[in-house]
Amino acid sequence: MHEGNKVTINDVAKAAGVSKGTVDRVLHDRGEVSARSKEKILKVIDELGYKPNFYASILASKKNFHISCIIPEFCNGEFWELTQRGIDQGTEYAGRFGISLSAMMYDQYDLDSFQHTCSEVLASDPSGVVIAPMFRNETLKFAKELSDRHIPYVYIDSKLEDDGYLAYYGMPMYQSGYLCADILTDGRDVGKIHIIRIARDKRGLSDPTITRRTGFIDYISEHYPECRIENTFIDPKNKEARYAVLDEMFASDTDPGKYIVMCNSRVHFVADYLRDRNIRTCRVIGFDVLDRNLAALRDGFVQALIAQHSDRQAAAAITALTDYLILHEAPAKKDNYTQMDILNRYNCDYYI
Amino acid sequence: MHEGNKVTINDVAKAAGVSKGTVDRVLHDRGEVSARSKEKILKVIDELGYKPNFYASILASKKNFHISCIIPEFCNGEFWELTQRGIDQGTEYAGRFGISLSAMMYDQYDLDSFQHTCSEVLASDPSGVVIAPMFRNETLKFAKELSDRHIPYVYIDSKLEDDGYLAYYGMPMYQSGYLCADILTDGRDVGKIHIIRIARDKRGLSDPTITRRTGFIDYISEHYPECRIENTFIDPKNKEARYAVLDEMFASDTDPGKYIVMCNSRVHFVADYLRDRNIRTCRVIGFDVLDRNLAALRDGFVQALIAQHSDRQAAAAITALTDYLILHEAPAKKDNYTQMDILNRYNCDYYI
DNA sequence: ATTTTTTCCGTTACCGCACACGGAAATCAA
DNA sequence: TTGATTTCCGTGTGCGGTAACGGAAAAAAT
Repeated sequence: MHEGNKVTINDVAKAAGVSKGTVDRVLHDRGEVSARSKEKILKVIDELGYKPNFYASILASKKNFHISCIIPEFCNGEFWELTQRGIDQGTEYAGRFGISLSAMMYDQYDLDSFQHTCSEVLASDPSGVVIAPMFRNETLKFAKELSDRHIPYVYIDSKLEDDGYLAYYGMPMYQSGYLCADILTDGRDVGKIHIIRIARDKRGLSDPTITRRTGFIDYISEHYPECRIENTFIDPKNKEARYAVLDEMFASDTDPGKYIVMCNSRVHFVADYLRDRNIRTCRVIGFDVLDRNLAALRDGFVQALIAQHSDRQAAAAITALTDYLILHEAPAKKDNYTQMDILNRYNCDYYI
Repeated sequence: MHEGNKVTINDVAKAAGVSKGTVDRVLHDRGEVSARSKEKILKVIDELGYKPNFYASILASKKNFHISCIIPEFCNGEFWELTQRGIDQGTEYAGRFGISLSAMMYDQYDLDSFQHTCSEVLASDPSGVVIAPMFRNETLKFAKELSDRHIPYVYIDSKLEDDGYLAYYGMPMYQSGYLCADILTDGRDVGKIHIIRIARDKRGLSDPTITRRTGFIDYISEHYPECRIENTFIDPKNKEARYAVLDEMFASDTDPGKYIVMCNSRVHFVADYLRDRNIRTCRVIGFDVLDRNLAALRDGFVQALIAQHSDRQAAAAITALTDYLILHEAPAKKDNYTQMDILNRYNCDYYI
């Protein structure tokens, strides 16, 4: 063990009775090797437990790998900022192996923007791609193109029903909704639940939070068949309208101890309202560690957040690609469902 | 960015009007260079922004780094098994950089064993050490020796009041107790809490769970000043005795809805008892993701576990050491408090 | 002035691998 | 049988450093 890998390509060559050039050829499947030699060499490699020294390997092959990451653009404090952080971490890791990264953003509400970004990425001929998809059909087309060009790609956040991808890192959306319901109710006597949703026009985009909501509702109907669920839609861009809708909700339902949930990352909208109206009697659960959500958690306007460490997902995606490019090793598992963290005011500080 | 570091040692040599041998001498402070040349070279290095290529560097100086990990020995399913898993992961990572690992175990109840392991490690002259300390004084002595020999070391699990260490990865013990109390009580009307403890003779060993218990008790006295806390001691080796003690506890306190907590990883002892006695009315909180704890969580005999991902801690420690040895880069933060995960039956499957 | 010692530096042989190049042997075509 | 191809393989160079070696120049000793 202390000795490390002493077996070099030369040892293999000698043992197989060929030259290192030939060994190298089979190692990289470059052909021009007789079946006999190849077999012999592979056997020897196995017997000797030869592992290429990738210092030497990288040094000698001055390849310039490049990974493109395609994610939605974002403002400060928004969900995708955390993903960006993960990309930054990943950049550092990949940089060690001489692999450069670039993040390509698209407007998640604009199909054209997405298409444009995709073709830009294709034009740059990347060695690998990380993608957080929002548009189903376009993404599938893009994925097909990547497959055809033998460019490995990794999904993060959500994935599609294509299976040419190298790996996927994301949250189990259905289960996160189920878990959310369990935390919200927590064995209490719950008669009514308010789901706050974002009023958005979905032009054919695949919203992963739908799956989450399904999980939530399933839990409730299994455990609280009598419980009523009310949907309330708020406008993310218009505070006045938002407050009006929420005011109405509070007026129509006189119970002060409401159960409120938001299935996306914007629970801070609700928290802000509660803070302004100074309402502290509700039990509110949301998702994702945005700064504004954390603030709400600390102030007690949100009781718990379910978080998915999207930074780690992005970093893991990049690591997987890096390892694949450098070591030709696919990740152990293709589908990686990252853990769902439950944050409350006492442990949230350790999640940043 | 795409180009990476194009400046080589030869460029520096040429620009400084010397040979690369001389440049190498100043790079490694090997002396035998005139003040004039040295100055010139350093200036050129700065100007050109030269960064040595560590692939080439490691390849050429066929160093054999070796990291020793010192942790308590364990049986299957015990707490330290998870740490071992982290070490395994770390081994893979370090292995990529040609660094070998070895895990050295000691009996956490036997000082001599610890000392013996330490001197064994010292004798092997490791390039770096990861240590999970249990004995204060001996560890401090050992740490001093490592410092003197300029061997970098990293604490995991808990650390001591020495500050020569490269980094620390562990759980915030006090806060974990505080958090635990919050989860146990969860806004309920709690009049009495049972803390189950392990009856052990502590021969001067530093038990980190004491700190945790303090956090727990502080929370309770802050939020439930009227609440009574009762300590019950059980024997980990003797089931009969354990059951007798617990039977007595249940007999003396007639309230079926007890609040029970264990501040170490052995909450499965309680769960097993409850399962055998078919008691499902208690609220039980424990720590750490042992298989037996998870089983208890799934079966509903434990309501929540607080986990610290000790595998990640170990892996992070090894990564930190590796990076330090290879890149001469100390980790960004010296003290790294890892997150406290709250596990319940619905999210626990994603933590394994 | 000559010899000896230091000081300082260039040269060179690797490290383990990738890949281009060229050539021998085998196969095919004529 | 001979020339043209194809198949297969060995050799050699270089990637960017490291460090041993030896020697020229400068300083010190005689």
